[in-house]
Amino acid sequence: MDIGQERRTPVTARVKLTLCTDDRFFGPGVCELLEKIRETGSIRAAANRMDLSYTKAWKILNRAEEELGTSLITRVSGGRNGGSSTLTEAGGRAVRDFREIETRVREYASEQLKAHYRTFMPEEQEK
Amino acid sequence: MDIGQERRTPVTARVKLTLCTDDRFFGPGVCELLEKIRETGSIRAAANRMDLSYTKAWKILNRAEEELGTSLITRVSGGRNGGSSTLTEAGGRAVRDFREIETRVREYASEQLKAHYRTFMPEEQEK
DNA sequence: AATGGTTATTTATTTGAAAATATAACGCTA
DNA sequence: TAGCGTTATATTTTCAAATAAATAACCATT
Repeated sequence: MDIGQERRTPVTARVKLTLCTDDRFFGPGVCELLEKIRETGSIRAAANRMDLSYTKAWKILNRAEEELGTSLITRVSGGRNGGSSTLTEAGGRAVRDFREIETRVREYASEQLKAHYRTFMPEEQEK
Repeated sequence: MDIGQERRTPVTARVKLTLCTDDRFFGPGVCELLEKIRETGSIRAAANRMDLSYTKAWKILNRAEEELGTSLITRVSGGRNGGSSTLTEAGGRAVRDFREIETRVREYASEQLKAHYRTFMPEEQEK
């Protein structure tokens, strides 16, 4: 079991932030989807970039909009290129604010972990 | 899709904290297992209380000890009651510190969410 | 009106993680 | 030494979640 060995990599804090009503609905998944939709202009292309099936992406987006009670993307089907999707103002704001909260919480978690270095990084030096 | 409806429940921030080396290894699962082992004195009983198979619990514990490079529980097999497991000093400290970090990070996340109420709680009043 | 690539939706198939099962060792007790 | 309930570990089975596949509607362009 290799107890008492030197560790390969330092211990870090990972934070998965999710916003919830009854159940969780807005997390890293929706957020990344929205970001990729902003880049590509399409749900399908966004799903492909994330190695995600279109169906799954579609469900995630529907659920988030339903729970948040706001339209996050504007969907158009048909037309020259078959259709497209673009972020609404609320969608763009959700992405920006979620990432901001996430970043701050992660930084805070990292600080907290350092304050307990003795427990989780026993072999490392106090700075 | 019910866009623009009143929401049933308020939006809250959920934080899943996990400590990682290369991969995650110490999260809510191990922590709860350790707490239940402390209460029951047995891996099997702890797993049962969590509706978890013994095998799964055993793997989680092994992995955490391996990654952390420390023994978290003392295991005894055989004997009057078949055997038992108890937390080591490091195991107890890990539980205490993990919960403390987790609580603080959650409180902080909750504050951050409030600061962005307009995006994620559009129909609610500013306090 | 036929084409092409999207959105929308249902249904069938796959897959991967957890559970269940099985087996053995351990060591106190009767 | 037989029994009991634990730890330890490998193997098989189950099941939910994700993917794949199938179908249709949409509509600018040709």
